[in-house]
Amino acid sequence: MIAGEEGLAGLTLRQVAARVGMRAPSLYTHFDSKNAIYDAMFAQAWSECLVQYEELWDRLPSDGRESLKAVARSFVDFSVRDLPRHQLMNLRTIPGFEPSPEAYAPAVAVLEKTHQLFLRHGLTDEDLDLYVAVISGLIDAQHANDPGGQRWSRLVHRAIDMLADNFGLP
Amino acid sequence: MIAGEEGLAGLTLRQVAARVGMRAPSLYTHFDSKNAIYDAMFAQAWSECLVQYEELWDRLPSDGRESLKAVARSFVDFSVRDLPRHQLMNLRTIPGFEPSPEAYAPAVAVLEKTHQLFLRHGLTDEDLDLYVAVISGLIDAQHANDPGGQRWSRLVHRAIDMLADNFGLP
DNA sequence: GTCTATAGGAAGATAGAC
DNA sequence: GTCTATCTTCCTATAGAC
Repeated sequence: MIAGEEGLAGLTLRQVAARVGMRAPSLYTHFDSKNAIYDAMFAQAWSECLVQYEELWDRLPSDGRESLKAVARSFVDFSVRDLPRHQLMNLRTIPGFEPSPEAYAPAVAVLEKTHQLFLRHGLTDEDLDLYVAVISGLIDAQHANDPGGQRWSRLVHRAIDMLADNFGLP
Repeated sequence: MIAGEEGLAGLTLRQVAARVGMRAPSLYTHFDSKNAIYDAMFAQAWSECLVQYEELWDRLPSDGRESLKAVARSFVDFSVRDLPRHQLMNLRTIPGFEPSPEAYAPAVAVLEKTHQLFLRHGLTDEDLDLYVAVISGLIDAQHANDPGGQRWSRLVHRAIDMLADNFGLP
């Protein structure tokens, strides 16, 4: 179930239904409310992200700098590929929607895996905070200022080198 | 005219009117449409930002690293102070709204001043892109993950040092 | 210029036939 | 399970009195 292409806030149940070849009321046999649909989309998006992460996890290089590059590259590509999905996953752009604990679980898992990676290479929680901000900043700038292009997404390698230097990684 | 506190997308004309002590229809004597109100708010927000920038501009230190810190600190504080304003200024969170050229002018002016600052210290356009991404990443992370706190906004100094190192600034 | 009243439309959600 | 038809609510915007 993939969302529209011009922002998530304006998505209606009728559009969602049309996208899957149904009428709006039929959605209520599968979900209790519109927010339940958002919840399922949120969970699915982060689950896909987690799956991609776990596939990458096993073939991660031992070098800290290089593994950060691989992880960041993968996450940025995933996030840039689909704007509404990114808005749903990361921004608080829908007025009444708060993801349920179950839907939140895979998002926590992704962050926890990144945390593990940071611990493995002797990095701190504050390092992780800075990493999170830089990566999401690149993604947001890409979406906001050069949609469809790669003016910011191509800076991932440079950004990771910059972070790794700052972290004191070899 | 300041917006609400729980996100901009759900803001209604009745709320806007109530905030200024009026009824919804009375707004139409001042604005042609809801988007015209957004447009005025967009223009005002960026104008305020520009004013703050220009006040800072005259007492900017000659040192590149320190002037970047001052500018970034000022912009981050401004953006963190008001979430709906930040959403209006930077994110594309309102479905049908696109700012008019006149409203966009002060936003361009702010970016242009930053561009001048970068040129003054021998920095490139790509350096500016990276700077923009990092700073807005800090702001967004602050709003999204620690609203009301300063877990990310306090990393501005470290982030600028990291950027300045990467730029080759002394 | 601001108000009350309301038009006109679209949204989320429900009822009940098939 | 999906449909058509409809309810209820809330939105932007307009009309017209004061």
